[in-house]
Amino acid sequence: MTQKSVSNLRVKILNALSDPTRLELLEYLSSGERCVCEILPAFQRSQSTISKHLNILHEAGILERKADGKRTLYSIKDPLVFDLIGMVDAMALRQIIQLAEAGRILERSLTSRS
Amino acid sequence: MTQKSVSNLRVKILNALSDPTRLELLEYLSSGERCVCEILPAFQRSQSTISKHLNILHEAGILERKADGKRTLYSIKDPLVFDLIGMVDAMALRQIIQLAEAGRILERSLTSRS
DNA sequence: TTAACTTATCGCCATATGACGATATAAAGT
DNA sequence: ACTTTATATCGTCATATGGCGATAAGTTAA
Repeated sequence: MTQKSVSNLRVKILNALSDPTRLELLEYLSSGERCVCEILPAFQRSQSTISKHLNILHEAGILERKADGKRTLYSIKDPLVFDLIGMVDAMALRQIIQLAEAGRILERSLTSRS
Repeated sequence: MTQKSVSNLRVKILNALSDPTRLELLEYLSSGERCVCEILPAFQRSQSTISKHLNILHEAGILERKADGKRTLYSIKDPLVFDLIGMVDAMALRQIIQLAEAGRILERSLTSRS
């Protein structure tokens, strides 16, 4: 039962992270707890869109939500998420470096041929 | 230029990982290089569907593709992907444990009340 | 209570995605 | 050459997703 829950949650977490706007939201919240009214002006999206994205991140257990009077405060729940993103970036960087090297090798073989 | 590429690739990688079938494919390939004809019988999906999923993982730079006669061999390109998934599972587990604890606390307060 | 403010939710639209069967393509075997 | 085998790609469909504006719901201020 637990392994199924984990694998469901796993997909939910990865899904929540697979959107550029939501990744930007996490980056924005890395500096600490913020209310939606602070977040809004930092993004070129409608209030309803941002609210939906925040909710998806909350449902995935990535964000903490706290009511504070008429506003809602969002914050990072588990900082591990940044290690995770860092790891993805490491994979991405490796690929880019690898591509760049392949390009240099190709270029070298072309110039030597002429 | 590089940071934009990284952030695009980042989303692409996370997107590729945010599907249960593709996660199962990675798990299946963790034991080593396999051709599609070996993979197919292990999954309850059509050949075209599996082929498409494998292609998505390959495009995200997660899988290596190698032609071998009339077959195509797929393998894990960067084992870091398993550390990544492990980290997601760690996050998922924490949440489940946290939920279980909250449940116990709630239950305790209910029984003491009666 | 009314008004102003903050956030969530609803309804809608356009596009993306996963699934399939059918068809192409390409290599090996006969 | 023809057939079989292996894989990719195409066309199609149903559903999911991201976006928005409009509206609801809750909180504080007047």
